[in-house]
Amino acid sequence: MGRKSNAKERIIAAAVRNFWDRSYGSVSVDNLCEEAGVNKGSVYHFFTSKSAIIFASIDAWWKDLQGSVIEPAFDPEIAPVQRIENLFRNMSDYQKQKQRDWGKVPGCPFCNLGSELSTKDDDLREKIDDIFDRYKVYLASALQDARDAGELSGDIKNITDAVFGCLCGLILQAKIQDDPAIIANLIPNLRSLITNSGNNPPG
Amino acid sequence: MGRKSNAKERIIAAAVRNFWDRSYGSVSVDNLCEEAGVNKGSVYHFFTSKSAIIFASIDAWWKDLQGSVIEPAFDPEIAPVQRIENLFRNMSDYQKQKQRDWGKVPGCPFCNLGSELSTKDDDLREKIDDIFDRYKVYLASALQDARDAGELSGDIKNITDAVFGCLCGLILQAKIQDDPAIIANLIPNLRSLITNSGNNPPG
DNA sequence: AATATTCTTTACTTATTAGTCAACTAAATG
DNA sequence: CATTTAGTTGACTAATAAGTAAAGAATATT
Repeated sequence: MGRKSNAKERIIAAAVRNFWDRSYGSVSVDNLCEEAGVNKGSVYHFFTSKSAIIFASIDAWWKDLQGSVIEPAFDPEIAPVQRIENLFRNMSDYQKQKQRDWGKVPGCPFCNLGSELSTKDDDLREKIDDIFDRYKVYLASALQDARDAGELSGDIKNITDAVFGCLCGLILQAKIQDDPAIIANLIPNLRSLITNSGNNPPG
Repeated sequence: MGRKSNAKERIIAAAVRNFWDRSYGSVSVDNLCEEAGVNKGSVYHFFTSKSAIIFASIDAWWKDLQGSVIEPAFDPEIAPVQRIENLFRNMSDYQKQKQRDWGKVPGCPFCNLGSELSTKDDDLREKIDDIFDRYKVYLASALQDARDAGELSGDIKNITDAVFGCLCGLILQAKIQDDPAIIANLIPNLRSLITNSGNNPPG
């Protein structure tokens, strides 16, 4: 009952865009109002605070990333290590697309936000930690499949952290150098990072 | 001639601390004044803007990091790959120390700042890019030594980017999980990332 | 058609922000 | 000792910030 509206979605869309390519601190609620074509009262009708908007953005970012980058990469038909290679390839392409659309490589929204605010807001830190865990489930599963196929012997958790760390770090490098190719450049080295991990090669 | 003062140094010290463990947007000039024990007029006597303060902080961060983490790791007496292992070990210890001092793992100040502001301020992006280049010179040099010793065959630039990406990414993971050990956990896998890069192992 | 519900509008408050300015003080130099 | 130079003080501005509140408009339910 009552009145119908897509204002909430418009506000989230504006938040997703602006908090990503600028930052939390650089974007005001008024900025979001303007971009969403909404009055301030409407924002505070749907959200209790600016902080609540960022939590909604995180969920929206995750859905987008999961649908357009992660799920397509982790096709169980594909060989396990290649799934991870796909993740880096897809992420590189995804950042390239954003660069075309927005003029700059925006980096990883979770990493950006975590870098900016995780020491200030522990709930936010935990939320991002939680997103990272969901992310790593995909990696750990592929790595487990690789292990079952006899392709690696190291500790799954450690390799997961290493690969995920690499991914986040390279996305940041891509942002700072405004060059998405940096992410894809790891791909030739990825297999040896994964499969040789924990083994000291002879020599 | 004129009056003597260490106010500029006190302002920079306050900036180094606050911009690091909070963020650029979360720290006001007034905050810095309070912590430095200085009036606002003094800040604008030494600096043209808040932005100018962050540029001074970047230089101070670099000197600190270079002296306490990087230089000690890259001792030419030590075997090349081990220098890089030392870097990860020292960085892990360094973050642990900050965690003790400040209550939280603060992460990499350059990465934090780059994540927050590099899409908004291109001069800042370039400055951070420049710091990253100085950082990578150490890595590339150790990798070249390893190559000269016949320990690896891949492309130095790519491996440098990969290792540096890993480092930045793991520092961020350490921040989000408030656990500096994550950085050191890569060490057992580091040698194979470096030495096997570009080689597809048989199987 | 009356009513309850949901959403919108607009003007408002209170706090904080970066940055300015002119008077003032301390030290070094001539 | 007077003057110049370097740094300090604290009140000020103008803009922007997050958040509020009350009245009004659109829709579904009875």
